[in-house]
Amino acid sequence: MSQATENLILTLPDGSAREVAVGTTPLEVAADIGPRLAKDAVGAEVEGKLVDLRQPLAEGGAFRLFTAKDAEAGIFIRHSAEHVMADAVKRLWPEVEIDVGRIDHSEKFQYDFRFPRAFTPEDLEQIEAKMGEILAEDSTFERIEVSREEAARIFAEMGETLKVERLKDIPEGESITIYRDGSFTDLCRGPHVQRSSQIGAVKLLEASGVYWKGDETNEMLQRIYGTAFAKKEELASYLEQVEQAKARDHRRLGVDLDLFSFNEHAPATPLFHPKGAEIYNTLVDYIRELQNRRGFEEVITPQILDVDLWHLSGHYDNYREAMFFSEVDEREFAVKPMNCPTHCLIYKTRLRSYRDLPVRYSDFGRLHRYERSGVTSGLTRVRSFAQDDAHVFCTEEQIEAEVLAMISTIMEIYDTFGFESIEIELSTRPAKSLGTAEMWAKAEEALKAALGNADIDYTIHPGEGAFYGPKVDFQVNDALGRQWQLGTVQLDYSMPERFELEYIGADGAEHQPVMIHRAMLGSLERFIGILIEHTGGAFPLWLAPVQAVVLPVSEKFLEYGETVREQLRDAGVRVQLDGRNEKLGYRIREAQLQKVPYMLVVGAREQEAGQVAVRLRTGEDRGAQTVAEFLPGLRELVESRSREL
RNA sequence: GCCGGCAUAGCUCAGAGGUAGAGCAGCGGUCUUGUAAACCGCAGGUCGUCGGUUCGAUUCCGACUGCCGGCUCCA
Repeated sequence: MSQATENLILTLPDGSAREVAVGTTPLEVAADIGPRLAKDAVGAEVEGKLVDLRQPLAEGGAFRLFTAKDAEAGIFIRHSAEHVMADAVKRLWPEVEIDVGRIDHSEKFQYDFRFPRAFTPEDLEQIEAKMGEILAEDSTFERIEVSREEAARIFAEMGETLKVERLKDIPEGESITIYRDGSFTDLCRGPHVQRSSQIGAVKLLEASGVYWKGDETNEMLQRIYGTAFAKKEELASYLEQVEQAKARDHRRLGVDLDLFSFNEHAPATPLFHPKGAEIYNTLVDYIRELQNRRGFEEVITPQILDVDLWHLSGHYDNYREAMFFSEVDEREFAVKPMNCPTHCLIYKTRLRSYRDLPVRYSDFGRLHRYERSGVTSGLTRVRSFAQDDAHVFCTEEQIEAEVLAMISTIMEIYDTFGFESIEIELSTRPAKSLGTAEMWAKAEEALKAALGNADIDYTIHPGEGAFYGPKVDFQVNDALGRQWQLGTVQLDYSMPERFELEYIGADGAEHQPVMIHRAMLGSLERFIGILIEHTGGAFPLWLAPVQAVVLPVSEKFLEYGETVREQLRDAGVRVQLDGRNEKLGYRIREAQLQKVPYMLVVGAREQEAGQVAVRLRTGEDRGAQTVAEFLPGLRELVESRSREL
């Protein structure tokens, strides 16, 4: 009981150390440094954790104070703006009940309300205006620690029944704080700014209905999203950034680059135009080449199979609501949502020896899954797609080597596309699953052993596995910093059992093989969508649907342009000739917008010397060279699947 | 599936209760073009679909379809 005498050491960014008593607040530290800092501070950080200026410090360590100039201030500002918004809503509609705000304030804030109708865009304007009034009041954010009972009483008195419910979710023993600013009181762990005037610019973004606690069976609340910054200019630049991101949107680029389209007659299923199909097929060629070198054999399997098969595989029971069905000759068929059952059928066509294993089947077959209407989006979530799918049938002893080989291939592929910082996740048995506990334990252990022995870092996602087995998923970050799940390696003891798959072991007895499901790019559609946004449509040369365009300076050089095109075409280059009656600048601009890697200008000088003037889409001018000089470099880049030009 | 928004020419968008306009693209001409948009002209639309209100609807109302932003879901 000597808390009053205990001291903490705080290390400031300049390296200096300060000794303060336990229970000192960051604000007091700021005041000690200088009155100006105390006034301007919006928040603090201890050992990398953001803390409220009024929160008594319990531990020392690396210590920082933030003012509006620091990027971190945004977290405090948006979290505080969130309360101001809730205050505004309550002032406008006193009967509204509040639920909770957002956890991640790195970009946005949000608040959920129990409100009898949806908020309209006009409501948002009104709320934003009211927020302006509240900000003008420049009220102070007050932090109060209360007991659980006190908190329950306060919110019950305020009629905030959702809040009282939420209070029950706070683990016993955790301290409970409430924040007050203006006329608003909320259960909140903070941290917040000191005064509302530190919130310089606010914008409400959109409203939407959300399920309470994210559960579809719960009532729907109304959520409002917004963002806030210390300065108006920061808000403007954020909105500008959002606007610019739209230019990279694969749905936008898909139209601009003439890659694919969608049609009302086939919702959520893309129609690939020639250029999109070129990319698609080039990707398939790449994967095919890579995996065939590693012992995979490609198979082609039916699109539509008797529903009996899907009963046998377990898909019907687990996945029926996401399948397409068709009745013909009074017989029920299902369109395949996965390839694995058909691969089991091939496996079973003859007696397998342990000497045959592993059997590795790959399949680029088209799959159909009925995705609920509200969830589809561009190429990233479609109802018809193909995967770079494969299934390996092997013995238990072979699992580790197979999984490791898959992982190394997957990493090689991601490297080709320039995806970095790949995160690996191990997902374990979900609630809805096939097979016994022992099967699952064995499968999960096998994957852990493979990952562990290869010294691969991974995180465990409990209950996120496939219904037939645990899996290792690969998350990549694209150029825009977004995370996507691409590859997956899934262990399956269940399907072999259901299909009664066997092999004859060295002991002459029958054994059951293990099945490994594998995808690397995942859905090709989705991968193309991600790649479009990752590259902004400027595909690496080997994938570019048009690799070079020949541009005669005028009609007079059209004929020479044609001979150049023929030379390149014969060499296997995807080349076009733009001999339209337009100025060179016009056609350059167009090729540039189409992100064609090479523009080959031919005029009098080039014709004379049998050359082409090489311009890159980067704007670089390579000068004049003969086709014979130009080709080898291009070929080398294509063959090595380089990202360079 | 749930909440909200949107739907006008190939694309981007304007418009009003009296059956529609611009820019770009397209087509025709002039120009014969040298590294990110030459000039002139022409054509192009059942205003997503169906129903209702109205003398009259593309405009107002409703349903449906599709798309967009969220929620949930994604074996």
